[in-house]
Amino acid sequence: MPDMHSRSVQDYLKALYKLQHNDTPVSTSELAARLHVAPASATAMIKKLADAGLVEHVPYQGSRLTESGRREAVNMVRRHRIIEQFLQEVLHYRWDEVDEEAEVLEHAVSDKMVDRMWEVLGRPSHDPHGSPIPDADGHVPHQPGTPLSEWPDNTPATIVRLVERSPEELRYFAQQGIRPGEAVQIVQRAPFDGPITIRTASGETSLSPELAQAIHVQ
Amino acid sequence: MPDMHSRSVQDYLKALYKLQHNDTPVSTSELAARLHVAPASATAMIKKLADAGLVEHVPYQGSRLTESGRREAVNMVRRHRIIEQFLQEVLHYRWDEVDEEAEVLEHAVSDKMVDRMWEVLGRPSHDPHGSPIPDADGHVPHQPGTPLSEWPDNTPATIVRLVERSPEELRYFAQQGIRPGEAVQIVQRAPFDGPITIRTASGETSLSPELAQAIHVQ
DNA sequence: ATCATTTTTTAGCCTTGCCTAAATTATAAT
DNA sequence: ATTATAATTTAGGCAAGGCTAAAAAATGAT
Repeated sequence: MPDMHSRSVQDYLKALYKLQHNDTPVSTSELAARLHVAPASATAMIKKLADAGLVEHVPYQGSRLTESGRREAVNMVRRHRIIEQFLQEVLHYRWDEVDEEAEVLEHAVSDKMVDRMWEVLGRPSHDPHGSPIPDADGHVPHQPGTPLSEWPDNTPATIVRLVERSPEELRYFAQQGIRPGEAVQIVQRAPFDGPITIRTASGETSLSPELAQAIHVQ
Repeated sequence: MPDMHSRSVQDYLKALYKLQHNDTPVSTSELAARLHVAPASATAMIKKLADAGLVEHVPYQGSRLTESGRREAVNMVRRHRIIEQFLQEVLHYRWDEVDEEAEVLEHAVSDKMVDRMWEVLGRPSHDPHGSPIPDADGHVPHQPGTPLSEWPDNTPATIVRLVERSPEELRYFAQQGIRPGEAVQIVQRAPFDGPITIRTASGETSLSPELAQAIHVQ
């Protein structure tokens, strides 16, 4: 089954996958916004995807990936993560440089090349930020972990993952000693969804609840 | 000057560059054949390239690259050679696997990534077959060397380059001990453009004159 | 419950790059 | 020198994947 879909199709599938973490169908405008296209363009593409059996679409209600669509989307995530890591480790890219390049390469590189990169990297199951790398069969390694924002106060925890964020935010995390494997603890939580103060090995910091959500602990 | 041309444009420029080694303008049908497109398609693209100042086109006569077209074509050659070598050295591709992948990647990879690959490879000026790798400014290192077919008989020579050939032919060369750096000598030349018999470190072989042309010596 | 607003879809158009078929120009043969 | 052939260009289409503007459906407010 050589799934040779166009770059656009792959981008739509990936976007649907990422917008779908809850479980409710994805709205057309959400999708269009994510991909920086006009809503009408998204509608047209969704119809194509539905015809190809990659999504289920109920007009005026939204779309969700089918199993085959999900598999292809997961494969794009795999490619993306492996390419990013390869760019960092082998070609010495900085964090804030990898995404742009990976965004293009993920559509161009063969499955074989992705596998070779993965070998060279030592067959990792997670990327340096703790995000799981799906395997070649479309299985996503289970990731325990809870958002730090939902963790009880004053209870020691270990960071297991930093969910995808902008390079600036990731860099900020790194500066604050917030990295997978490090210990953290919530020392104070301001009322009305105010900033959360945490202690790490390297000191105390305050974070918005939104940012704290990106830190998964266990 | 971010020259961001489409994949097709880049392919046309590269093809024109390769077909133009002599100096005479390239015919539309030659170009079309090389790119596996209909002649009419090539005509249309040539007009676009001429409008963009990348080629000079005299209707019914042929096309030649302008300086700016040549620069971009040379850059594609640089990319291709570096990518091929990277695939071999870093990702352990075999000869016959690199071309297909490089053909796609050369259009997808950023200049930055090409430079990083080149660094990792140790900034080579020639690829493993002896072909020059143009520098980032579009200069092609001069390659002395003469086709073996034009070398005098019974005169020792050193192989400096194997010009681009199919993977099968390159593999055959390797089996016969025909590699850059190796010594060769013509021991016999059959009449009427017949096979040329050569001696290498690993014995004697006969080659068609056409193949012997691909071996450049000095 | 109706009217206004927002979201989604439909309709029609554009660009890129390919195609085939027909017209045109160049080249070769008598 | 004319005619036949081959190469090239023009003309008209098609598929992808965008766009805008207008119509239709859903949602929210009074």
